[in-house]
Amino acid sequence: MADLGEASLAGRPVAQTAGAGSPVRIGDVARAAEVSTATVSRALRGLPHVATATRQRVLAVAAELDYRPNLPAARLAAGTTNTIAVAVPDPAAWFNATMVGALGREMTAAGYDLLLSGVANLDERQRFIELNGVRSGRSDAVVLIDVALDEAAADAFVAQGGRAVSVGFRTKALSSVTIDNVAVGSDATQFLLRHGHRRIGLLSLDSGDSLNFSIPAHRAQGYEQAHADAGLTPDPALRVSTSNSWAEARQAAHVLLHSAARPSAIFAMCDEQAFGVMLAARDLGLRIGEGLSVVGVDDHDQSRLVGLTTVRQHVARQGAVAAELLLQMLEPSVEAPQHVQLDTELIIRDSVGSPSVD
Amino acid sequence: MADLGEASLAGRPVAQTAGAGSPVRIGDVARAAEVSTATVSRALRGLPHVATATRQRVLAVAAELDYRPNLPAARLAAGTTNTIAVAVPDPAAWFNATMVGALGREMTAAGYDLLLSGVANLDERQRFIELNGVRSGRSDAVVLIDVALDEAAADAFVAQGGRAVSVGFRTKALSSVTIDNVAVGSDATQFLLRHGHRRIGLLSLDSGDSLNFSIPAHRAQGYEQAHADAGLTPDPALRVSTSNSWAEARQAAHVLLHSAARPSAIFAMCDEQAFGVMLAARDLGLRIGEGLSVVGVDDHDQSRLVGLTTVRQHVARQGAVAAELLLQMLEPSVEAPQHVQLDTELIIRDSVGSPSVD
DNA sequence: GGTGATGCCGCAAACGGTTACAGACACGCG
DNA sequence: CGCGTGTCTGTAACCGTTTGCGGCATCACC
Repeated sequence: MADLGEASLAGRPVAQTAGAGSPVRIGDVARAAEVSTATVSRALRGLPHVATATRQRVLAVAAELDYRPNLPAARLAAGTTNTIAVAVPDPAAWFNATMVGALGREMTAAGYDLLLSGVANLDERQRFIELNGVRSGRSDAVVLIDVALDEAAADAFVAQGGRAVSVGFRTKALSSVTIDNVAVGSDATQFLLRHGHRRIGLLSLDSGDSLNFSIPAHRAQGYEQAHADAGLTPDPALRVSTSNSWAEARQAAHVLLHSAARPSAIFAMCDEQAFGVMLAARDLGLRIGEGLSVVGVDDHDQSRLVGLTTVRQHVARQGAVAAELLLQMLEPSVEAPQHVQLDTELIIRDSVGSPSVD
Repeated sequence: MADLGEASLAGRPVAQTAGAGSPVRIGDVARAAEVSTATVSRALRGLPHVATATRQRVLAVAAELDYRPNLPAARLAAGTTNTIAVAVPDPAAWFNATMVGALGREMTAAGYDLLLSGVANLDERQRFIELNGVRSGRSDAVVLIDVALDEAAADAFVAQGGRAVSVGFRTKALSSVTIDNVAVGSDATQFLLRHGHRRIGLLSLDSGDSLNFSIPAHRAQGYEQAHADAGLTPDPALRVSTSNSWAEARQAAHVLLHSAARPSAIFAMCDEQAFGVMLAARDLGLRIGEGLSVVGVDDHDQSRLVGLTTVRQHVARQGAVAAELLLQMLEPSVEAPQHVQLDTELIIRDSVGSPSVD
């Protein structure tokens, strides 16, 4: 006790002599600072009921000893993890990566860790939900990015005490941040119709690639609706779907462009697919905006580079809103779930022109 | 028994709260299966020394009760976290996102969780290293993606018992997976020289944007060396550096193309920068491969789309190797750090042609 | 039928913190 | 001087697992 006090006062940083096998525990700090572990705990975490002088001393001793609290122990005792688990279908996809980046920035600033899980199919989703319930103490809350839950599953999750915010889909029980995907589809399609296109291909997103059926469904609905508003009915043969990879989209575009009902324009449900369409056009010697028009969705970083007209969704903003919802959900006061819908915006570049006359 | 109810009467805000359901603990399972908690623990984790019949019974009861082990408790008792922490400068950047995706796939399969941290500057790096030492019990190991440590820091980290694998840079103490960046730079430059270019701009990566100085330095060294091998000395005025964003690269390319020493080709240190160069060329009405040639590095998903000639590094493969190194590092047998260097490959598309005659 | 060896299983001690509760002390006021 | 009030601090009971060690059958083998 006094010995340790002397040692640390001697001015020789104990930390430097600390080898691999010297775990400094809270008790060591308490002894060296001549207080109880309770006081050390309070002092270190900035809780009230600690005299300023005492706090200073504890802080100094902890620094001197290079004390690092053991997280599992703290979490076990406190029953809270300061961690949030994020589920994404594919961590490498642009939208997801950008969203995770934004979320991470905000949550790290708020003192949370980010646990990242790739959840690409129903089994993995099931596993994720089971593993991240409150009961396991893995995380304090969960954010589901395009990993949709049905109403029943969402209800069950919150009934068990789970907290979650969803991005890209909406259920009653969970706070959510979404965009209006019907509007996305109809804005894109209307723009094409207004340019005179009458045979507009629809490159839809595979359900297999996403656990969120509602996005392609709503965008397709917007596509239908825009046609209906113009007194038209789209040819079902113009509809094809692929994953969000440009390689698959390229194949699909080939099929579409070689089919009987050859489109003069294609509405792709994400920019990555639109890139594939552009590649296919290049394969066939078609100039984008002349021989073939394309509209995408997202406003991917690279879209500007290739002059792609697209419906922009502000990803970083969605991430920030999701973080905000999370944070207020973590507050003790239990509030009703909140639903935020953000605007989208048609960005006109030069991948759309009038259909070439046959 | 009533005793248990009495015992926990202390009045703590136990999870007795509404709807959350009584948390079932390992003891509940033990009681229901008429065995001890030790046996339940062993049975559930597939450890030996449990009779098959007993194991079956425990498994059944646990499923029946929907038992979920409490992770912090298990981690505290076992002293292991089954979690690995990943540090990346920018989680949204293509290389990083792809790497994290690959890493996540492998590690999840091996039963590990992935903790993701954005580490963009020295303070954050310091914080990350401190927080993820073994002592805190946050993770079992760390992977540093382009978040470089110097030899001393790496030594200190392992001396404290830390385990880490580094991606993109190499130090003695840490296992690493890297590519030969000097070769990357010289391959790209040689290719340009062979096409007759004599004024080759060098678009370098800002150190500010990356904690890994060695990558731009080595690639630049390759650039110099290729010139030297051809008996040439590059004009220092041809050298500019930016972050890895295409927007900044675009500006820089403008500067370069308007300068006195106007280059006929540009070697960009990553494809994202090369995209910016292509944009700048478009701004100026220069056709890529004719008025201006460009070579990038990475083979970004979109590079094929725009016909960019680039030096490919197999990201997914790097991720897989990193995972493998991690896994064998987590084995009890402590081995010497391993260093793996993977090959790169020049992918020739059509962004390079001969310099136009003045 | 004794004697180890072997296989299952339970007891109870960690693991390293957090926090409810009570005690100690200083102070102001009637 | 007694008493209430408020601030700081310590005691000790948890939090829910894992695991070393020892007990006890069962079994193989002389």
